[in-house]
Amino acid sequence: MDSKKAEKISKALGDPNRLKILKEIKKSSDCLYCVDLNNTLDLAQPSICHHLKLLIDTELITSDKEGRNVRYYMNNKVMEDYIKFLETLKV
Amino acid sequence: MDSKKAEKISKALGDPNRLKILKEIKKSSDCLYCVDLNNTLDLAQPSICHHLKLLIDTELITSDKEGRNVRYYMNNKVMEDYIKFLETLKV
DNA sequence: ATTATTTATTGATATATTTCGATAAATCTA
DNA sequence: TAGATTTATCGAAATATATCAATAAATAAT
Repeated sequence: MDSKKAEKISKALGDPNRLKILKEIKKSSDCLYCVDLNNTLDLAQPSICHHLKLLIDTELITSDKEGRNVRYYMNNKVMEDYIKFLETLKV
Repeated sequence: MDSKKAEKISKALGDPNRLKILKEIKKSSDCLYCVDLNNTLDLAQPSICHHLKLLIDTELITSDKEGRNVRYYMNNKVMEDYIKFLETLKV
């Protein structure tokens, strides 16, 4: 992973609502339905959509459609690559 | 490490110049003199100072004075704690 | 003591990000 | 098909962050 990508992921992780989304995905133990976030996050629907798009953009999460619902999944691989990058910063 | 701290660290890592600073500390293999960053970063001196302050604030780096110079060190412990936090987000 | 060097602070401006209301698009249900 | 539900997009406003010029503070060198 190059610096540019790591920077993007860091930015994505640098927001309380996006961290909450990732925690919710973890909590749902598998996949998360977008609609469930309305209860968890104190945000209007377009804002939730915005944050999800950012996370998708980093590939930290993936999505697929099930009818009109969207499911979100954690992408462990990207997180692992990010962690590897961080390890290289240690002295 | 709690979410609030992880968020702060993520924010600190979400900037190209701050990533460069951390890479320079790594490259200097031990400590880095602030004044050396003037060559590395294409930034005015107050901006460099600003970024260093943010990194110090997260405790990702520490500093000490040597006369009028300031030395910066990587704080591996904080990076490790951050990485541990990230591991908890994996499903 | 005076001057030069290094770092910190202040205040202003520019840029980026977050948030929401309005509304569109897609799909389900009756 | 008509209405309900879920997600996406757009545009505007509020908030946060990055940047620099000017200048101060601290220390070193002459």
